[in-house]
Order: sequence, then structure tokens, then C-alpha cells
Amino acid sequence: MATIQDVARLANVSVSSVSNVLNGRTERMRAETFARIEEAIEKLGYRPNQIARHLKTGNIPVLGLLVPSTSNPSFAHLAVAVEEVAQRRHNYRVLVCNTYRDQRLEAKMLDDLIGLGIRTVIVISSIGDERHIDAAINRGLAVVSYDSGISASRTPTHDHVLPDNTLAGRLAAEHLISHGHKRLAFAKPRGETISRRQKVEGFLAAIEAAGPGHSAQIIEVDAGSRFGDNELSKVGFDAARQIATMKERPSGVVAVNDMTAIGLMAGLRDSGLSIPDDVSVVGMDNIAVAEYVWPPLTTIATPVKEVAETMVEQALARARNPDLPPAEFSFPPVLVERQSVTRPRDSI
Amino acid sequence: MATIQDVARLANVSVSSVSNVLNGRTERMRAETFARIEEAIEKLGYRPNQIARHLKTGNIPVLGLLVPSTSNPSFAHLAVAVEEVAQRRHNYRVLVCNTYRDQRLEAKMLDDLIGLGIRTVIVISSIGDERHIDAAINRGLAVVSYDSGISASRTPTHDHVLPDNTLAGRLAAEHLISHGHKRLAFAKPRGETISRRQKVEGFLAAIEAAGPGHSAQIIEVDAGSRFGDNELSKVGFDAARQIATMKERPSGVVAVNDMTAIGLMAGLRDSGLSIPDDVSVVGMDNIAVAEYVWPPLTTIATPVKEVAETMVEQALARARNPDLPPAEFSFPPVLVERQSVTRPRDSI
DNA sequence: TTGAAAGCGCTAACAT
DNA sequence: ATGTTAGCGCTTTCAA
Repeated sequence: MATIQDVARLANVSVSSVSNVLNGRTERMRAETFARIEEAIEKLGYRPNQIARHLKTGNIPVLGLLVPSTSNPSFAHLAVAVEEVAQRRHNYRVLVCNTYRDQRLEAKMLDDLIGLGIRTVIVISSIGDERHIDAAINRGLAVVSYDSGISASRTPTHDHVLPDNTLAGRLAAEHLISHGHKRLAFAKPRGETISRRQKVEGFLAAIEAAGPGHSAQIIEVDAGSRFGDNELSKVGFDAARQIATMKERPSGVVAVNDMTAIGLMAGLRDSGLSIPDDVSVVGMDNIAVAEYVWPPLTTIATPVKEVAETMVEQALARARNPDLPPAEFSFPPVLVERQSVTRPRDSI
Repeated sequence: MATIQDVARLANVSVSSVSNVLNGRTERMRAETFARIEEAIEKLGYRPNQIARHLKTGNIPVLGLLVPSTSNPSFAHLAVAVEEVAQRRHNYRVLVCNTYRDQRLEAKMLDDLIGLGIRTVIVISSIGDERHIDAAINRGLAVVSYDSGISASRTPTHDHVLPDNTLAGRLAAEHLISHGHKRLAFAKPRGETISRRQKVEGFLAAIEAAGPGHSAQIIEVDAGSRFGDNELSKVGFDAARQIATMKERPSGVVAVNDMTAIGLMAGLRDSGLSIPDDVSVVGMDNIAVAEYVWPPLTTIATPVKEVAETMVEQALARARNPDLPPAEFSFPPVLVERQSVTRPRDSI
């Protein structure tokens, strides 16, 4: 591994001149010198050691990304979008960490990232308690968190990017209601998360607003804590079991996310119910495969590209200037109609 | 951010003593001193700067992972498995880079990783040409590559972990053949990849072995170069279009991966064909959702956990000892039977 | 048992 | 226009 010294020696200049070309300060040297240095760099295949550079500048071109699990396609999609903009627009690499929504793990990861010289972090969907994040901020991190709500109780300590989950829940319910559904249900894993709560709130609000004759229930399913690959679908599958055996079976179900919706459809089918004729289903997230399952899944989409862009820009801006006042960005979701919703059987 | 100096000052010792406790050399100091240092570390919330440490040791606890795209669930799954073992067993973080199978990008990423002080890299499914990898190895990287074949022509320069794609292709074809299918097809994106070629080879070999009366065709579909989220499914969908209009329609189709298989099923349905009654489908990879789509997808599974383990262990071993002779590990896949395959209509 | 000091590769004053 | 040099935070000899 060639060092800046090697380059300097070969080009017959001092290290500072080499450093100057590395940092674009070429105007303060003769073109001839510049050329000689370039040539030496080329010949040696020299690449500056970012690590050593960091020691001086306190910065390293890496963005940390904490995410519940990239085996959840929704998060994988977001992670790729983040990488895309970090990479292309800023030449930053992204270090992805799966937190499995474990707060202790999350805290440890933030610690580790600091130790690795990373100063810019995006935290996706942590649990409500953000004390470990505040601690990390105090130790010098620039963080923006996604989908974690803001406690009205405190003054915010950092930037928040928020999908409008309440609206998502509302949109889903309204879509079903507008098709004539009266008995609705919402399927989710047991356990609260800010975004889950908000989705449910929006869902219930829409039903409330629809007036009498409309009923709602929340179907909760126990899920493995380390929510792995197909846990999400399993949740849906199990929820379907419950739904199939209900006396007053709902005719329209909203699932907390698309993987759960897909599992739900599989479970309903397994119980001899057909979708959407017996039960209409609405998912959330609009993952890639939603378009190709059967029936193609009607779902609520978040503008992932824009979200990723905002998060990266804001995180880097804050790293540059830590005194920026904490900001908040909200992104409204959008209904994507496909074929998993129709009028209920018993409707006029 | 407290430094080792701060700790030394607070504990009233020299930095070397602090360094000694950081590196577990506690036997060479009085218990009392040790306690004082521990206390200082605790009080300051001190975390050693891995970056600075690297400058001396030349090592940083981060593993690079180059992958075509984590929006492909098969790769996402692998990436998570790699992270899991790197994290748990070695306390290594993983830096994931999406290469989109672009060789120039791949080369640049390897360069960047070196610049970031990373010395251990797993490269998944690169194109055939591995010159840029050799170059990186010469610059000090320990790399193990996955699913990239080994050119018989040269002596291998690094470790290879290989799913047995030929066997996968064979297993898929044999499964169909054993159900009485005679006219088979293999659906894939246009463009060669070592693993694609091997899958096709195995597929063809099985049909050959089945004897006369059996026919095979390869269905290729143009895919966007930057293969994004649903490109894979799109490939399957488009392949289905072709298949549906064929005069001698195949009764059994193998798809190069599960996302393509899912798209294929959607496309067949869209053309009024039913699965598996009109066309049986076999996928590859056994992604999480395969179990929940309709019909549940029969597929060929690779032992991902074992693969990930082997890759991480081998990569770290090589980083520790670069003189290890290049090794090769092969992993046989396994058939996972679900409901997307049945006997063909026209069979006796 | 503890401490002093050199040096890892680089940047950025400051000097020439 | 170019060079000298003092660190950045840490590890590790070597000396006390």
C-alpha cells in the first residue's frame, strides 16, 4: 500500500504538495508539479487512506444506517434508496446495522459507529425511548431518525423524518369503506411501536368518521422477538386463522405492512376463503413483490426516494453544522389500487 | 469525545497503562491501578477510537460485502446472514455495497474499501472477469468470492464459496421430469453470468439424461441493466408472455430465481393460464415470501446460514494469514417441494 | 509495575 | 510555489 510519502518521494516534492493536490488546492502549484504528482499517484496506484485523514479532519465518508432488519423488504428498499443517494450525490458509503428493534443492540451499535469515526447516522424506526440516541448525539453524532415520532413532551434533540402513518391508516380504512365494507379489522404483531400505533389510530379514526354501522377490531398476533425473514408473513398467516373462525367475520382487513398482508392472504386461502371476494385486503409499503402476488395487492405507498433523499441531505447538513435547529419532515403516503379489494359479498 | 489521554489524566497514570487495559494486558499492573483506570473509563464514557487504533494495527473490525443488489431478496437474505455471523461471532460490522453487477463500480468500491482501512471483503456474484479483484488482492485485501466460479484456466488467487448451481439446475429439471413433464423451459434475463450459465447447464443435462421425448428451451428476456427492485419479477412476467403464446407450450418452467418465478406465475395467470395445472413452475433460492405466494412456490434452496458462516470465517482467516492456500467450498442445494408443480395435463 | 516516546498516514498552519 | 512540522488517538517497544 503506497502512502503519501511514497508519492512525494517519487514525484520529488514534499508531502504537503501531494496533500494539496489530494484536496484540490492545485492552483497554488505549477502545472508541471501538478502533473508530476498526478503521474506518481497513477504509477503507484495510490489511494489516500481515509482513516488517517479522519484523524485530522474528524470526518470519514461513511453514513451509518440503523434499521430493524433488512430482511424485511420494506426496510431493504429504504436502505437501498439511502445508499443510492449517499453514494451518488456525496460519495459516501453506507454502513448498515440490523438492530432487530433491540434497544440495547441499538445503543451498542451507535457506540461502535462512533468508535469507527462515523459522525452521521440515520436511525430507522427505533422504539419510543430515544435516550440512547440523545446520548449518542451528546457524544458528537449527527442523527436523523425515521418513523420514530416525536415526543411532544420534550423539545426535539434531532431531526425527524416521518411517514404520515396516521394518514396511511386512514387511507386504507377509507378505501375499504368506500367499497362498502362495514366490518373492518387491522392485523398486526402484538407489541407497540410508534408507527403501528399511528397506523391503528388513523384506521380507527376513519371508521369512527364513517359513522354508525361500521365496526373495527384490532387483531394482534404474537411474533418472535427477533423478527426474522418470514415472521412478518407468519403474523399475517396466523391473523388469518383468527379471522377465519370469527362469528362476525370482517369483510375487509388492513395489514400493518405488505409482508403481513401477503401472509394474511395465504392464511385466508388456507382457510378456504377467497380474496377479495370473501375478504378484501389492504397492505402497507408497496414492496416490489406486492404487484406480482395473487391477487395483486392494494397497498399504501410511502415516497421512499424522497424520504431517503431528505434523510441523507439532512443528516449530512447536520454533520456539517451541528447547530442547525432540529427539523421535522412529514411525507404523505398514497393509495396504490390493485386487485385485493372489492365490494363485500353482503353489500347491496 | 474523551480520548485515551483524558482517561490517563483522570486516572493519574500514563497512556500506556490505559492502552494496556484496553488490550487486556491487565496482569502487568496492580489491581488498584487497574481499578482506577476502569473507573476513569467508566466516568468519561470513554470508547477507544478504532480508527486511530487502525493506524497502528492496520486492522479495522469491519467486513466489506459487495453484492449485486440488496433489493433482491435472495441477496438481502445472504447479507443479513453474513452480518449476523460477523457481528455475533467476531464483533465485526459489515459494510454492504450494491454493485449492480457493474464491474467499474465494483472496482471503485474495492478501492474505497481499501481507503477506509478495510482489509476483509466478501464479493458476491461478480461477473466472470475477476481482474479487478486480483488487483485488490495485490493491494492487500483478503477476499472470498461467492458464486463466481473459478476459471480453470488460471490458478485461483483467492477463496471461492460456490453454491452448486449445476446441481440446482439439475434438481429443478429432474423434479419436473419426475412429474411427467416432457416440454420444459428455463426462464432468465438475457446476459450471461457464471451462475446462470451453470444453472442452465444442469437443467439441460438433466433433460438430456431423461432421454428422447424430452425437450428444452431457454427463454431470455431483456432486463434493465441496473436491475432494480422489480426488474427480476418483470423478467418472469415477460417470459410468461412469451410462453403463453408459444405453439408448443412448455408444461414445466424453471426460473433462475424466486422473484423471477413469482413474476412468471403472475404473467401466466395474466395470460389466463393456471398454475400448476397449465404450467408447473420451479424457482430458485427459497426466499421468505416463496412460502406465502399463490401457489406456494416449489424451489431449490441453498444453505444460506452455512454459506455465510464459511465465507466470514474464511475471509477473516485469510486476513489473519494471507498465505493460506486458496480454497474452494461447494454447497449442494436442496429441493423444497410446495405446490407450484403437478403432473402435466396431457400426461397419461 | 509504570512511563516516555516513536510512529501509523495524513492535514494544515507556518516558514521559506 | 514548495517544504517543514506539529499533531490527530492509539499501540508498542524500550527504559526506568
